[in-house]
Amino acid sequence: MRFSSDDPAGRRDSYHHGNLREALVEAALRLIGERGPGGFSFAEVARAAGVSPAAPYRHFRDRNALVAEVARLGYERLADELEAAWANGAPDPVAAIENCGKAYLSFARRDPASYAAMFETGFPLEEDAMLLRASERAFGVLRRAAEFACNTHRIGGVRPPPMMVALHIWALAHGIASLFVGRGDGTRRRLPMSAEDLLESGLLIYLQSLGLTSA
Amino acid sequence: MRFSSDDPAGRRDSYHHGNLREALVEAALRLIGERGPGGFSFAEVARAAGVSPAAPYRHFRDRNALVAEVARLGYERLADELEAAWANGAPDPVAAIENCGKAYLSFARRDPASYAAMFETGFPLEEDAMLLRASERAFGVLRRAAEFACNTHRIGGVRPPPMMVALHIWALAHGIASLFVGRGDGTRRRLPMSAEDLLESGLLIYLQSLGLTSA
DNA sequence: TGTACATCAGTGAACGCGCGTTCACTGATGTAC
DNA sequence: TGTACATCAGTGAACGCGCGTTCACTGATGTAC
Repeated sequence: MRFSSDDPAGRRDSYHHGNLREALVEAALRLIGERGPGGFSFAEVARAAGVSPAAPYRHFRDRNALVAEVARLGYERLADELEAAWANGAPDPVAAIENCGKAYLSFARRDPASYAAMFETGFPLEEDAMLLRASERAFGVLRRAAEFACNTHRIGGVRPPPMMVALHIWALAHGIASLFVGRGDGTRRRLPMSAEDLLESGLLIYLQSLGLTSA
Repeated sequence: MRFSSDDPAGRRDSYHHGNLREALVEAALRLIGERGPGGFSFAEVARAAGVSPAAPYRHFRDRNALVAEVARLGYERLADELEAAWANGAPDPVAAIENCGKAYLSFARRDPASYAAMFETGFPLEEDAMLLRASERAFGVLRRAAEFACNTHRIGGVRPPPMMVALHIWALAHGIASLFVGRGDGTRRRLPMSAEDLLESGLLIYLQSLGLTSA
C-alpha cells in the first residue's frame, strides 16, 4: 500500500493505488450502509475511493459486479461465523443451533450493509458461480447442524427430514433479521423484546417439538 | 375515466387523465415487478402512464412517496386477505393460523411487486403515518390470531405470550416468502419442496410445541 | 337552462447535473537478461 | 548489479443521455348565479 501516512481521505503518493479492489469494496460497503444497495453510482464509489471514474472498470465489469462481490464476501464471512458458532455441535446440538442463531443475528447487526447486499438485491444467484457457492457454504453449516441434531438427539417417533429443519431454522432467523434488525437509524420495526431473545425462544419452541431438548 | 375505447397504451381523448393517481400506482407496480423497487425513475413512470414528466408532481411529492403509496396499498390488501384467511378462528385456531400462512405466501407470490415495495425498501416506516397504520393493521390480524389461539387451546402448563407467538409466526412466514418466493424469473433460491409446504410444516411443529393441536 | 368564472390537472420546454462508458495516454512495477 | 522493456493500473477528457425539477401555460370541469 502506498498511502501517504496521514491521509484518511484516500489521496495517494503513487500513481497506482495498490489496493483499489479492496478499497472499492470498502467504499461500496460504506455507501450501502448509508443508503442501501442501489443507493449509489459506480462513479460515486470511485470518487469515494479517491480515484478517477474510469478506474473501477479495471476491477469490476459494472456496479452489479461490485455489489455481487460485496455479497460474496458477506456469505464467506457468514459461513465462517456460523461454522465457529456451530463448533461441531458442542456443547450439545440444541445449544449449538442456538449459537448459530445468535451468530446469524450478530452478523446482520454488525454488518447490515453486507446483509443488504446478500439479501435485498434481487440478484440472479445462479448466474454467479462464486456467489452461489459462497451462499451454499453458509447454508451448508445450517444443514449439517440440522442433520447432526436430528441424528443425535432424536429418540423415538418419526425422524424429521434434516433439510426441512435446516430450512425452518434459516427462514426463522432470516425473517427476524430482515424484519427487526436494521441499519442503525431505526429503519426497521420496533420490538417488545430483543431480536436475539425472539429467535432464541422461537428456536427452542420449535426444537422442543421435534423431541430435541437442551442437555 | 376518459380513455379512448381501444387504446391500451394509455393515450387519452381528453386533456385531463381523470385517473392519473391510480395509473401511476399501477405503472409503478409493473416497473417494480420488472426491475425491483428503485429500478425506475419518476420520469419513467410518467412515460409509462402516457403523461408528461411534470404530471406526477400533482399527485406525489417524489418517487419515494409513490413507492410508499404502493407499499401502503399492499399492506391494506394483505391485511384484508389475512383477515379473510383467519375467519375468526374457524374451523379451529391452528387451521386458521395455517390459512393465514397460506394467505401470506399467496400474497407474496401473486403480487411480488407490492411485497418488494413493502419489505425491500428501507423506508422509515415511522415517518409515514398512513403507511405505519396499514402495516400495523396487517400485523394486528396475526396478533389477534395468536391471542385467540393461546387463549382457546392452551390447557395446562405455562401460557406463551401471544405477542411473541405472533412475531414468531410472522417472522417464519416472512423469512420463507423473502428467501424462496421471488419474482417469477427464478430470482430466488431453489427449494426441495413448495414454500407452502415448508411454512405449513414449520407452523405445525411450532404450534404443537405450544400444546396447540389441530382438531 | 345558460353563462361566467374559479379551480386545478396536465403540458412542454427548459435548466443544470451526474452518470456510464470509451479512449488514447501515462507512469509505476517487476522481470528477463 | 544494472538496464531495457512488457505489463497493466489509473488518468482525465470527452460524449451523449436521461433525470429531477421549475415554470408559465392551457384547457377541461364543475359550480354559482
